[in-house]
Amino acid sequence: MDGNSDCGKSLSIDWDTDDELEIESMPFSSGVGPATACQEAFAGCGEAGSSNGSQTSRTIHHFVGMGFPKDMVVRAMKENGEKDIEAILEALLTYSAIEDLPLEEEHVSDDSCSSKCASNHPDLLSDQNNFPIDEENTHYSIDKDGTISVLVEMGYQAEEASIAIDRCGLDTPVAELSDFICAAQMAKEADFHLEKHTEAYIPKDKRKILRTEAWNLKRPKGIVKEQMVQDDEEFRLPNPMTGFGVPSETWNIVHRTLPEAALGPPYFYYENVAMTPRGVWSTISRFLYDIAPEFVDSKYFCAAARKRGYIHNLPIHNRFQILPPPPLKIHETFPHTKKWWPSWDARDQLNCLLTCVGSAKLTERIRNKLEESAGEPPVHVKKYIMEQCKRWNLIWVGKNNAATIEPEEIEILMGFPVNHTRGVNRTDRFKALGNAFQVDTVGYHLSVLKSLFPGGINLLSLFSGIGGAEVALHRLGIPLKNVVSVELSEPCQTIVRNWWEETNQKGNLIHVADVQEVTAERIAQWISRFGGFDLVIGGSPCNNLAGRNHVSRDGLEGKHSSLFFDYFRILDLVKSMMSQY
DNA sequence: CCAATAATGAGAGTAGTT
DNA sequence: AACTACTCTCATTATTGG
Repeated sequence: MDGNSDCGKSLSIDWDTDDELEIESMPFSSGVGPATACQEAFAGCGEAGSSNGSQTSRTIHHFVGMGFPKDMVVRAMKENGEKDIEAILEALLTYSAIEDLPLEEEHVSDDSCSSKCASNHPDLLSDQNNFPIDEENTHYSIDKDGTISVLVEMGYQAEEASIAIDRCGLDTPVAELSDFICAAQMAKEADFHLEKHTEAYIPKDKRKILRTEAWNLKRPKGIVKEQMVQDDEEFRLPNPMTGFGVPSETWNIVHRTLPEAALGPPYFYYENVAMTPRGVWSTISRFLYDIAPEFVDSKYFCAAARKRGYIHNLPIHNRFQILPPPPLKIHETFPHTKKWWPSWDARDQLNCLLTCVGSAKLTERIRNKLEESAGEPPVHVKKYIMEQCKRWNLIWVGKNNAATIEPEEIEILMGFPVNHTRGVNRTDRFKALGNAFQVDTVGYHLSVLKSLFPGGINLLSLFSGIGGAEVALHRLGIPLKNVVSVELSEPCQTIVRNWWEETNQKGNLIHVADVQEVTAERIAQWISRFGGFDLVIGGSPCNNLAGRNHVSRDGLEGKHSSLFFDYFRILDLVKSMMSQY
């Protein structure tokens, strides 16, 4: 596909104009820069001194994690002493400024890679066959033990190395493994900084007591809560959760100042659940160029709640809704339920649509309880039924019939075409829809792109799922020129492909299964082919963040949710490559 | 201030079905 | 045997109500 014809236009957008001015009326604490945050995290870790490995190696991989090449870090430490973190950082910043060159040797002949980020990817230049191009820390290996020992030499713990290899794959370049470990480390230490780390090893029932004790110990009485929250760099969820404005309440639309590093191209849009374990959003924000999250509840866009945080560098004025806007009440959305809705069920909106729904047995139990009591049921029965209805989002579709919501109905609520997910089994439909964007909400935020890209956009869609981003852009009337959609689930891929056909898309759709396959080299190829990406969008897995998960709510380090670091890695690569244009 | 309440893109194991 | 549906599990947050 061509699609390059008006790339010049896409890239000539003036990123420094207008709305990066004035007021910040959101109740966020202002984030600190990544460097400062890392230092603090480091200090916190050092004080506690609980992990193995020498101070030196930890210092090294800390700075490597911040994006400085290892040899430069070593040099800075030699010249400034190993303990003066401030001086080392200062020196590193100076070197980088002086050299103003790609920082790692293998990048010398190539200027398309970041010179300041954690993602220095040697595979940009190496050929596809994993040739050992070597130079210090760029080894390729096919045996795990060998790779581990290389990483250990670099100052990592064997256990970390092993996890990284399992996670990234055996043939992953060492530098990439190093990136992975650093990213995980930074997250871990950020958590540690927030005094969560120790809790992982304490039985759950004792946590509450210990936390209270630690809290009291650390903070003298009389310090107001806001102050403590500020100290811990927490983001507080706004109430009402309307972000920079929703259609019904547009008066709080404001201008905002974005940190310079956050400016595009490309524009980017990141999404995840609002209610995460403590400290997760501040970590995400720190990685995503210190942009404060915009927390929005989709109950202002449709008849179901959906509390999500969005981090993006889009303009925020002149937003508009996808038309027609869906109704906000259950009875308007599903008129057939009105007839059967008991007077004592006061709900007019649904709770968050999840990945699984209640069983038919539950509906049966509720029916039985209601039939036992002729007329209005007793208070305790009503209470039980209401609990179940709210928990499982049941709707009244017949006499005494509180049924689970159908996939088609979820599609309507989520802003997808009816039967968008048809063709895969019911369970998978619920799962995919439960994980999807609410199209009207995301569309509202993305609407500002329409006037910026009249000729359409090139889209990099990570963790695409059932294509919420694509559907939102299409419904906004923004043509999709080239779309790279990264999604592991086959049913989801099929759904997006089918939608692409059914809506007669003129553009070019490329599917990639695994974010791990999105290497610097492939990104470089796409960018040169398409003339760059205009939008990098994605919501990384929330499994380990979601409140409903009592089993493995491990935070950003979790098995699935750690894929956030791939979002960052890929975004940062695109950013640095695009800045070369 | 504290206790009760409500909400929450889940996961693992098991029973039932094709 | 593979797939699908159901049950049981129980924690961390934010909010509400006194």
